[in-house]
Amino acid sequence: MPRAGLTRDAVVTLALETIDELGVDGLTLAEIAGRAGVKVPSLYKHIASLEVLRSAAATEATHELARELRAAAVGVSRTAALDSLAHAYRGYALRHPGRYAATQRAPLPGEAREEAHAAAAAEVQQVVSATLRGYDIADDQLIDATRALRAALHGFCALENGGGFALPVSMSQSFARMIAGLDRMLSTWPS
Amino acid sequence: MPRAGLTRDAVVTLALETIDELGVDGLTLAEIAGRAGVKVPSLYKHIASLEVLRSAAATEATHELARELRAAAVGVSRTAALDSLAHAYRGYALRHPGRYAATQRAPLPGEAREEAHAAAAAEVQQVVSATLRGYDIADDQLIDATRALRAALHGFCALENGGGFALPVSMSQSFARMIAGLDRMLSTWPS
DNA sequence: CAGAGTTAGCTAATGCCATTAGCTTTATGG
DNA sequence: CCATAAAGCTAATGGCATTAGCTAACTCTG
Repeated sequence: MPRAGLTRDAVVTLALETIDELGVDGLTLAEIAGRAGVKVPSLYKHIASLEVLRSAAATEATHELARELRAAAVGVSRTAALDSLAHAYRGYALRHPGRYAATQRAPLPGEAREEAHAAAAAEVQQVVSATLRGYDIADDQLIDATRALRAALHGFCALENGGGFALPVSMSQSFARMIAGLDRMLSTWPS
Repeated sequence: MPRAGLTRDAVVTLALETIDELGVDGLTLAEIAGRAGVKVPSLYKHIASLEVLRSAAATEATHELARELRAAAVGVSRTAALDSLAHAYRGYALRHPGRYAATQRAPLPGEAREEAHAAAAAEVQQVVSATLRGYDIADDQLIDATRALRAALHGFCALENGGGFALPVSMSQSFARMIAGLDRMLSTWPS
C-alpha cells in the first residue's frame, strides 16, 4: 500500500481547483478523493469534514484575492488606484469564478476556522479602504464609501459570473464606465 | 388515504417559505414533503425534480421582486425614483433573504424553465432601466448605467445578507449614502 | 539498526437524500 | 355506475458524508 503523501494543504489546493472547474456545488469528497488518488474516508485524516474543507478553501481564496488586490494597489493613488484595484478584482473573479464565489460564503460565527475567514475578509476590506485614501473622504464616512465600492465591485462580478447580465453588450466596457462613475461618486463624496 | 390536495403552485410556495427560513441549502424534498404532509415520492406528481423546483422558486421570487420594484417606481422620477427603487430592492432582500439569494441562480441555457427565469430577470432589468429615464443618459449608455446600478444594489444586498459587512456600523446609513453617491454618479453620467 | 509508537490509508457499515418503478385508492366525466 | 386519469403510497437503488476499526507504512529513539 504505497502512500499518497497527502497533506491538508494539498487537499485544500485540490478543492480550490475543483471549485473553479466544477463550481461550488461540484466540490465533493468523492471528487477530491479521485483527484488525490485516494479513497474517500482517507480524506478525514486531513480535514474534519466537508464543511471545514469548504471553509478552508474560502479562507485561502480570500487570502489570494487580498494578495492580488494589494499587488495591484501599490504605488498608485486616487483614480489610477481605483482603476487598478477594480480591474484586479474583476480579473480574479473571471479567472477563478469558483474561488471567487467561495469567498462570499457567510461565515458562521463562533468557530475558529470562521475567525480565520473573517480575518482574510478583513484584509480585502482594508485594501479597498486604503485605495480610497486619495479621495477626500471624512474618516467617519470612509466605511460607507468602502462599502459602496465593495458593493459595486462584488455586484458586478457576481452578476457577470452568474449570467445576470444577459444582453450581448460588452461587459468590459460596462465595467470601465462603472469605474469612471465610481470615481466621480467618490470624488464628490460629501464631508 | 385522504388526499392532501397538493398542487404545483402549493409546492413552489412551500419551497419559497422554506428557502427563507432555512436558506437555499435547506430546500430539500424531505423538508417540503414534511410541510406538505405527504411522503417524498408524492412530490414527483407535481414537480419533475428538485432542480426544477429550485428553478421554479427562483422564477417566482424574481417575479415577486420585479412586482415590488414596479410598485415602488411608479409615479416618481429621478432622485426620488432611485431612492424608492433602491429601498424597495433592499427591503425585499432583507425581508426574504432566501428568496433573494434564489433570484441570483445562474440559469442554465437551453431549458424551457430557464427561459421563464430569464424572462423574469428581464422584468427586473427593465424596471431598473426605467428608473434611469429621469437622468440624462444617452441611449447607447443606458445599458452600462443600468448594469452599474444593478451591480451596486445587488452587491450591497448580497454582502449585507451574507455577513460581508462585518463592522458594527449602520447598514442603513451606508446604504443611504451609497444611494446618494449613485445619484451623483448617474447625474454626471457622460454622454 | 531494531522495535515502539504514530499516522496515512484502507474496508465495512450507517444514514440521509433524490430518484424510479409499480401498486392502490381517490376523484371525475360520460 | 363504471372507466380512466391522477394523487398518493411502499419498496428499491445509488450517491453522498461520516464513523469505526483495522493494517501497513513511516519516524524516532535507544
